[in-house]
Amino acid sequence: YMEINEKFLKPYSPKDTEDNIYKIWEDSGLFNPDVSIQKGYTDHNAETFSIILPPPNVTGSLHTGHALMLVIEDIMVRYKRMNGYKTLWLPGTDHAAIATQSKVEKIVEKEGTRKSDLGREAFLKRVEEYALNSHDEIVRQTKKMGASLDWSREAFTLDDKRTFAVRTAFKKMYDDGLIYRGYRIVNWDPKGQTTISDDEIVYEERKSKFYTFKYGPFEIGTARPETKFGDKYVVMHPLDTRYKDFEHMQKITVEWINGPIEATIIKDEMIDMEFGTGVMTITPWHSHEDFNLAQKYNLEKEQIIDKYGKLLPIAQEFAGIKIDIARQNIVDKLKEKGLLVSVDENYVNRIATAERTGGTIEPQIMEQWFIDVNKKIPERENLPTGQAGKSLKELMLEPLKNEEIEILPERFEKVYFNWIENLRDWCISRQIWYGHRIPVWYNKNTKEIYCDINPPKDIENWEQDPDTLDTWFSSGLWTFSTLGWPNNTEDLKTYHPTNVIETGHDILFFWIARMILMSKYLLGVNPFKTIYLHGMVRTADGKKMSKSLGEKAIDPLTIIEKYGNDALRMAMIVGNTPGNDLKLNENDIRGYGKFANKIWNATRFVLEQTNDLDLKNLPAFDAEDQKSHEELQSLILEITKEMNEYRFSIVAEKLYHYFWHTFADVLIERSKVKILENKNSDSAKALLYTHLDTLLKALHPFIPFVTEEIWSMLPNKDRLLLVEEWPTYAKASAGKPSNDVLNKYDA
RNA sequence: GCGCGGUUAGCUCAGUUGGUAGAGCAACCCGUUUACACCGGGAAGGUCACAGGUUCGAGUCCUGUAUCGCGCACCA
Repeated sequence: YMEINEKFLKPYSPKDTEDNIYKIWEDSGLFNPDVSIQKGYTDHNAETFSIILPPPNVTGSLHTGHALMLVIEDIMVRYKRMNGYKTLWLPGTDHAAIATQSKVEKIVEKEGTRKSDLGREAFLKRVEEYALNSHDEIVRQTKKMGASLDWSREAFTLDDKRTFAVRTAFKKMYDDGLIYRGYRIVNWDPKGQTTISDDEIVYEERKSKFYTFKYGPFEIGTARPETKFGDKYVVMHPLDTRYKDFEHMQKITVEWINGPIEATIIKDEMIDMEFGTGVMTITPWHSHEDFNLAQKYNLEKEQIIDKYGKLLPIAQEFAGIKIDIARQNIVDKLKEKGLLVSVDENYVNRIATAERTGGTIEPQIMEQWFIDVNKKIPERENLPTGQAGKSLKELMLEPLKNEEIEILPERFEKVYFNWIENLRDWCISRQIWYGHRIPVWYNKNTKEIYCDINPPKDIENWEQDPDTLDTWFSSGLWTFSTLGWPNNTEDLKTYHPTNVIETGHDILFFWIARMILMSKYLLGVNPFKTIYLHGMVRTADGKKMSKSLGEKAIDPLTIIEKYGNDALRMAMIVGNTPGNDLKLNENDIRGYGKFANKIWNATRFVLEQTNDLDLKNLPAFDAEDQKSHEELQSLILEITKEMNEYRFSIVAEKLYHYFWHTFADVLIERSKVKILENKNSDSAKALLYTHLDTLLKALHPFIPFVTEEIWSMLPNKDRLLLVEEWPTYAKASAGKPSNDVLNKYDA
């Protein structure tokens, strides 16, 4: 029927194949479900399957974590597409406010300018330029990964449509009183000059000195003497017998850093009697816990450190000095005054640092915007049913408590519940320039506050809040802002709720929880049905892949260049189960490169042997081949079931093993004998052909490039493998099924 | 401190309601028989961390211990 393509004379070359194949897919338009329906591959009334891609940050390029995400999601999507679902996988990128801004700040600094010299407008222009470049690079790389994303629907968290969604969401929450502005203690990053959320803090263990000072009749411990100027409350446990002679709210005079002060004794259970002397002083302005205690007893709060990390006039002779320098000076002074009792040199302190800038977090009391997670949602018109009287926290808990949403692996449910229990109000304002500007204006004269999607009409009398929103605010809307919300679009009706969200378990809190919050609150529905959490990708020696590893990190594009994307995909899927970390090493990838070539060569043999086969009227199998045929059907049944349970690792392994060690090693070898001896050779040829046909389909979600390339060279194929039907018994069968297999299939 | 996970062949890891241990890679022996040496055949390799318990039967369920890792909270 055809000459063997001369490509088969050489080993399979992913490098010469993959880009072409992706282009064929893209040009076909079939990543877009509308096109697939139009061309008759997908039924108009078919069930939908949708995944919104977790948008990569526009901070540079993709890493192995992105690669893993793309592979898992692409497998899901290709599988569902082949099963006839109206399948949408929607791509996008995230402006990643702080991350992107701090990257550009560094670039600008290298050029010798500072962002303050440039000004807001000019600096933002630079950021946008950078973001655009990153975006283009990310899209290019994503295509290299073979991702079957519908690029016609691409979104960006900071584009016009998403801005409209963000402002709409903000206004709704503001009107419902769930967003408020107020003075609260926040995590201040002196380096980035912005607040950050609790989840953006990274704790680092550092050895530091732990000082014990005399404080009147007490001894108090601290690792941070520089905050102690304003400490006029001394706290101990009410049941601590050592201090039973002191009373709650009793006032005493103590000699302190800059002379005598009047201190007040506070008795509270927050004290750990076992720690140090069981006595401490508090600094409400610069500590979350101290702040809470001060609120409880209505204590005075005083700012000691300014937002640049320098001491304020309260420190008198130390005013204006940076805290890390002032520390030793203060200790020296206390020592001179005879108030230093001891220094523990081996104290290990956990320092809160900002994830993006590395700056040491200095808690501060500041006026910021917050989302109230505990306030009951008030009754109003158009409120989704069942929301009134519930808090956002409850909305986040319900879908998991009621098992409307499943998490894979299940154990992360506990982690999720634990996080919500400890959840505080979400500080959403950031003092950075890049991002969604808060849609609130202040009247210059009347101080009136105006919150709306559009600015007030008499804009000259108003000033917009200078702050921007936490980047996760817009990310929280992602499953539906990408589909056109707040407009009630066809896409929104068709594809939301989405089926699966697939992402690394490290952003369960950052993102997953917030998507549930936003979708439940704004739409009254869950954003997805299944949460599939993959693990972290690690190097062969177990280190987390990250930029700091430099050359030790595996760059997915380099790997693809060397071994092909199919090889990388197999290496990432086999042996990788949800939630568990993946150690990626080049050896495995090389091995799976051989697999692609094995399929390639097996195809050559099949094509050579079957070129006289009548494909429209396949010969019947003999008993032996019939049995083999049914074994393959059983395999298909098994893996179909496992695919539906997201057990991709086991499916990939089974297919690999079956192809290599049954089809190639046993069936092809057996066919050689039959064909050579011309004994039931027709049966053998039919078996070869149907096996190859079925296996290519089953392997396609895992290794789409090599299978599609081979598919294009098979006779009688009128459509791309991309939109072929996933093998089923009836479809793949050439011979008559035995009752045994049929029963299995029905079950 | 609270919680979660890992501990299975030399290495990396699978192992789905409990039913006589699996894969890939590495190492060993044999073999170039025309799809493929990016190959084939063969053999070897594990008291499933440890100790108890439930069971006719436990890698799998329960309790405890060790060890590695992760998350959360606290850290004056």
